[in-house]
Amino acid sequence: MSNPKIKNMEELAAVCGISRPSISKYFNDPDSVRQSTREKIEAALRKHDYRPNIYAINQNRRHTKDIGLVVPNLTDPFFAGIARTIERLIIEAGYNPLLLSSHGGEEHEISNLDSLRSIKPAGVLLAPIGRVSLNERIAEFASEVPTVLFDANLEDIGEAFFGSDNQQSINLIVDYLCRSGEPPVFFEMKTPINPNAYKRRASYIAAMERLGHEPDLIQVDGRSWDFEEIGFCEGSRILTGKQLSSNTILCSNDRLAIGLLSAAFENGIKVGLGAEASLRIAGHDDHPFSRFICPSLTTVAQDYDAIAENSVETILSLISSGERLKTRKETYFEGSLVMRGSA
Amino acid sequence: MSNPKIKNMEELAAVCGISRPSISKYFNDPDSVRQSTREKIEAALRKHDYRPNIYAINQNRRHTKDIGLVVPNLTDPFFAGIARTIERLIIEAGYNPLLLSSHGGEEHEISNLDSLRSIKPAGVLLAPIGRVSLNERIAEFASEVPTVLFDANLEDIGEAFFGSDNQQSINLIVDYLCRSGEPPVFFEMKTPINPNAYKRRASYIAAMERLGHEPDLIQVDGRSWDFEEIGFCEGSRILTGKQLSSNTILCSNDRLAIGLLSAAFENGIKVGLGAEASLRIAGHDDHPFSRFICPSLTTVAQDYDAIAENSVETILSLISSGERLKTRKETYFEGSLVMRGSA
DNA sequence: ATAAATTATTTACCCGAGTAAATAATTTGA
DNA sequence: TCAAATTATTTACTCGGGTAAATAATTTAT
Repeated sequence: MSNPKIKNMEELAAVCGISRPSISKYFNDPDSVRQSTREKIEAALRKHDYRPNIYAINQNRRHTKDIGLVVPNLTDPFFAGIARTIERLIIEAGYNPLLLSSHGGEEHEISNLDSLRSIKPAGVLLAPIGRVSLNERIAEFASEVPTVLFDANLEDIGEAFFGSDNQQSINLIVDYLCRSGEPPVFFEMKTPINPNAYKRRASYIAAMERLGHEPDLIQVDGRSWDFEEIGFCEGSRILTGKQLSSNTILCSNDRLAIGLLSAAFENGIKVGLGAEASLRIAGHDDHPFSRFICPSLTTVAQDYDAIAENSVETILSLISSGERLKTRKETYFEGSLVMRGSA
Repeated sequence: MSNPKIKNMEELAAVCGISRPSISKYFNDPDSVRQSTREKIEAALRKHDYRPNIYAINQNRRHTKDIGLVVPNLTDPFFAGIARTIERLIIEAGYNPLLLSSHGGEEHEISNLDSLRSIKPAGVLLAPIGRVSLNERIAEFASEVPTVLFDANLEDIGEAFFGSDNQQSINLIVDYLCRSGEPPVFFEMKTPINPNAYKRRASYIAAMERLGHEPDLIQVDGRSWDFEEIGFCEGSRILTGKQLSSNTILCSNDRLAIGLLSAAFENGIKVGLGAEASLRIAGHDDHPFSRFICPSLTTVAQDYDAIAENSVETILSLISSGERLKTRKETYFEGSLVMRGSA
């Protein structure tokens, strides 16, 4: 394929008998050169295997063909899944995704944004960790680089936000649980990491009151991202401690629910709908593994795909228009009930 | 912080009253300049908030401060977990990790290597998908960029390999299962995606024969990465079909086991050790969620940390020495038995 | 205190491209 | 067929740094 090695456009141009800028044009858009020159270039390319130096390419460009994708924690299957979908959409659009995980740490989120800044990405899709303390720095970043938020909203930051309508989804599952059995207590972390958790808490309370029931929050300690672990340990305490006010537990997210189910199993408590079961457990998110838990988890599915597609679509249109949005757009997608064995 | 904006080293040099190359030296190693000039620079930096253009920096460097990290599939929690550890180690060493997932696709693996190539990374850590068809191209890549393989070995490719000793680990769990109950049948995919699966199959057969038992392979269809799904669907077929030759099933990996456990539950088959249980299920890997399955999964833990640490250590020493290894190094770490409720 | 040795800084040139303006080639219209 | 209009290519300059060699400043030894 490559006899004499070619190391830059200059040399390739020499081989083709064309000037270097024409080659440059070709690489930016093969259709922008005359058919005959294009053929010369492609013939040379076939024998010489040369690829432009991306550092030289990007040095002068105002922004690159890279789109940053920052998620709070890639070891959480929810984010791994949505990141995968977004990556695919970005590639299909001819851009290059740069996947960064904040690993649950705020400093890490900032350092990710810092390294993104120096990469001059065309745009950034950010699922923020959501600590208020960082809002200022994120806002500063978003003012420099076109940024779309997803999953967790930060007021007035970025050009747009796409996420789930927690109020609707919590309402949905509370309604279902009440219709099909005892009204649920709400199992969550006292000081949640994820800002959506606060919305879910408020929505639970509102939903219960609307239905004429007394809300009951079970708030457990724990500040890490090991939700299963927290659900398991604190769940064991709850389940073996004083009587719960209901035989139905709605968890703030599926990972907590998975831990709680595990705790119930360990303590010999049957979970599910049958006569022999004494506890119902429901979650929220439709985590990729919720289907395979025993019993499989009744939950609310977030509209992953809508969030991913709209986020990508928006950042792409921002990039191609080169403009910022006049008014910030917030979109909340509805969740859908997934009835399985656990409740 | 920044009154008059500074956009390149030239301008910063002017502000400091120092020449540009000195600033360049400073950024490459702050200790390489005289204390007095260092103070001038840092004083200027404090008022002006400038960061060097990484494209200009990397344009001339033979290789960058980036280390590529390619895994087969980030939505598999096993790889997400090990990637996270490796990322941390790379950062601690002062390098910049570039995380790429092949999403289970061979073409994607190659295109990842292609984009890495043009990024001129200092080195690459690669957990290959393992299709033989690609070996040639991966070998070609590894001859250009210092590469260390982990998780799955490819003969003679890369400078070193770190992974698990499947023979030892399968031996360990087969031995345990035989001592504690009926000898296991082996549940796996007929044409596994992961090359380790072949080693596990062979190791299972050898272990059974060594112990004087008849090996029994249950090989199911399925070629995707949705192992839980495959374990569930095919598991349901197995469990409801003709009688198994043993009440103990060893799965080729934890994700299959999770699906199988789910299938057992759905079909009302009790899994575990108690008198009321009629089936034992064991896995392999100690997947992050195996603990929380019901019943919790008995399995063999891979030595994640040893694999991650040794891989990073090796690539770093390759980078700093600038040399290749005279002899390729293969290291297989032992697994350890994790006895939980399922077997 | 001064010359020699060492270390730091500057000068000068290079890297591999993008891009605006000038020029050349091609197409269009009559 | 030939001039005008259009499109493609080339010329010339830029970008933001790295780096070797030359020079200057320090340190060390006497």
